[in-house]
Amino acid sequence: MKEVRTRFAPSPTGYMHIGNLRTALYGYLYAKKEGGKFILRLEDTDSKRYVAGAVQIIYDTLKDAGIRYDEGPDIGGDYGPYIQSERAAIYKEYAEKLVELGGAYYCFCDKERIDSLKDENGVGRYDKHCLRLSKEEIAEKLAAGVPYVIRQNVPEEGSGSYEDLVYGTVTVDFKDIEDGILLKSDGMPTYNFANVVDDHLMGITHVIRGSEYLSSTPKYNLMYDAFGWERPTYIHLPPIMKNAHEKLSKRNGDASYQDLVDKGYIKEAIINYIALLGWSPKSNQEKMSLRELEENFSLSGINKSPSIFDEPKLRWLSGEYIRAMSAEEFKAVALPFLQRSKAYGKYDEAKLLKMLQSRVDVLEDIPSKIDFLEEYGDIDSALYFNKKMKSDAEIAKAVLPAAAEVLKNLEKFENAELYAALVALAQEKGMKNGQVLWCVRIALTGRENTPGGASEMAELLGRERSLERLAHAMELLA
RNA sequence: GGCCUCAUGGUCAAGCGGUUAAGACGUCGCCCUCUCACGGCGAAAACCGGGGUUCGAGUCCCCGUGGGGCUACCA
Repeated sequence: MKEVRTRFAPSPTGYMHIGNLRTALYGYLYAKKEGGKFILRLEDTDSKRYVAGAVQIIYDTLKDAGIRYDEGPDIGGDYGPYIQSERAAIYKEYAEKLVELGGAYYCFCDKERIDSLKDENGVGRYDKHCLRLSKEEIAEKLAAGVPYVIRQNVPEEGSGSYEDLVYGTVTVDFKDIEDGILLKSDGMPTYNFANVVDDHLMGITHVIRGSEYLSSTPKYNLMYDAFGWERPTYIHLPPIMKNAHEKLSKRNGDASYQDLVDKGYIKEAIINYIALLGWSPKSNQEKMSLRELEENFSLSGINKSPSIFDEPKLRWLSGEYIRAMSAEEFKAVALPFLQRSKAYGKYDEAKLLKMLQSRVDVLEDIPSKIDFLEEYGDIDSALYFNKKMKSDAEIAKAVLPAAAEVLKNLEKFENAELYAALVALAQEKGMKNGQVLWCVRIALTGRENTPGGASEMAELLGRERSLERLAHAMELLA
């Protein structure tokens, strides 16, 4: 059986959006699953769209996401060059060959004539005017240096069908397809032509791309047929939407892969999540590493309908990855975000990290979870009131001095000992544990909710600060 | 406008002629518990509409409605 070769062919526009990344991921996964090769090709034939640094973003994103390509501009391969702007001579050669084969023709019409063919809505197809030019006329114009393009010669009758692995049979009447430009007047090919030539020359067996090409695929097949080349298998992917009406896009200001990473979504979670957008595994297991995705991926699980990018679910997955990390792994990813907190450097790092790991889904949430440690000041006495704990400011007045005494004399100022001592205090006073614990925690933090209980907060603050805060709280209550 | 295409809970989705219509996220409730979170348990929540075909339709066909795409010397 022929080796499977898939490719990811982005246009370097300076932004790797989620939909693109998913296309790359599926191409990669399918190649891996089939033991084939995954190729990266840069489609930069439109010089007007050149964006500095865009190519690097593509390399970096794929590398960062763990999507490895077997051949590509930066690593080479047997089918290079892998950048279309470096293949201009190849396209010209094949365009001329297609003209000889009757699948294309020279067109010398100027913009004015083309525009005159369009109606008030800008709709109107080219009328094959130059197809009727004689060989002599063409040679004459060419020799005279008249600017030209090469157009595809689409039959005026009949229709083209192909079998898409996701969408099934797709048929388009040739009369609905215009004689599109294959080679621009600047000598560069359009996407329509370059992708066909390259996919063939690079031995691509499975073309995986967005559904926007669904209806233009028959015209590509016309070229494969005219050249006498074998058509590839097509796998079109449904779009990823921002909402029911808009696609996820840079224009809409939607998050790119890098934006998501910068916010602190775990990379593996991002990949895992986008794999699930438009594809579902046979089993009910949703959390999957790239390795597992490679093993479980199948084209039959690809969905046809557009899917909406749901950040809450990504959040959840990201949290799952965080919770599955070792303390060391969490520290490695969390540190940059921890450093943004006012509390950074002022408390035991390991302790902070430990309380954060079960409470954070996205790393950027870290500062807001612990900044309160440094925002201590006023304490709303109403906070001492808690129905379930059966506590209020009066209880606090009774609890706090005794608690301060306990903390002051405690031998080991650590969570377990602190907890035991405070519970013992409650017993001694004939109170519920919660009455003591709640009041102490409020006094220590001034917050209704904290990422840890009274004893944990005390341990984190240390004896000195805990006693200072207790004294401060008592003053406010007096 | 023409053509292509899609349509199951709020979201992702399973289903591929006969099911109490999975599962996940989110939401809500309960449990655990020194608050919050984690974890555990549970609940509410869906087949776009109309015609067919069939003993039987979420599943097949047609029409409608709604969404997306293409219709560039962009990809």
